[in-house]
Amino acid sequence: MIYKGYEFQENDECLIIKNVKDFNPTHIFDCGQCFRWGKKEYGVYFGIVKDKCVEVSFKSTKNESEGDVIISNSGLDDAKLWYNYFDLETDYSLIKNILKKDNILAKAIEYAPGIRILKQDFNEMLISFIISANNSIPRIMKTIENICNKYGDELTYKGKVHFTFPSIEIFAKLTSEDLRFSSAGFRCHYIVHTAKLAEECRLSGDDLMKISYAQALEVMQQFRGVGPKVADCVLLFSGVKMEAFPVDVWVKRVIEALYLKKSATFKEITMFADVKFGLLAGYAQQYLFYFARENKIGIKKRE
DNA sequence: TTGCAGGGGTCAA
DNA sequence: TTGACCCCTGCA
Repeated sequence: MIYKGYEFQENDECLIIKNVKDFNPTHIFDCGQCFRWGKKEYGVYFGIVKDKCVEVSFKSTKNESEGDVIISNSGLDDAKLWYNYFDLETDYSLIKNILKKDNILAKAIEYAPGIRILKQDFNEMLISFIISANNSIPRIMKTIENICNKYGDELTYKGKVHFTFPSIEIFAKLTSEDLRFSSAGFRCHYIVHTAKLAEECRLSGDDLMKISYAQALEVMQQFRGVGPKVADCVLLFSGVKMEAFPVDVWVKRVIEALYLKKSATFKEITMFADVKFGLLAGYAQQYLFYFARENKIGIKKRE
């Protein structure tokens, strides 16, 4: 079957998307944008998206940059879901060619050419990135897993039980005491406060797409536990605003070390990215983030 | 073994 | 502008 220019095949309870360019599971699932994907073996990632447990791998055909995406436990009915989730609409080769004019980005892109920005659920991103504040990735993943295990719906995959990410309505009914077990700590209070407000105003990613990036940032920061960084992450990783440029410590380090050659404030870095990368800032951020973290750019060694 | 920074920030004073 | 916030990990 053909859907929007891509050929989809079903084989052995797997969905295969033929001839996809710019797709590398390691680059995609390990660039800090998602918390419910984990490596199973080399090049194979297990993840939970909506009410589906799947394994995703990539088999190159013509050359390294083009091949088939193989999604287990999925079929042709899900073609639209994955087309959207993996942002197959966007021509990453085109974006990379524009960004590569900058020498530093050219290096970062060469390092992880298979990055794609996933279009994830807006409310899931909102709660997940509140949990991410002043936290480390393994702990963020553990906290989210704890919450899903208690409040999500049960799914079974290969004989093992997994859980969906709870809806915002479920979070809205909880108290911070209910979340205390999850080790989200001081973020419990933010989560329930934000969930109640999000449910009340029924805010969606679609609503935010209709207003400017600056306005969307302002709306987002009305939620408890959502400052500039978390707001940018939610907007970018739910596919609402691709010019969002989340500035975390890694991005701050890489911009300071490679571009500015001096220490800078978060605000200065945000302004720099806006001028330098414009509407492609979100994509640039992902290449730089991955490059910085994998190579430990800008880390000061202890005396 | 213990102790203590510090982490993919945000809030409040 | 700065300290406090949960709590877990890594390092000395």
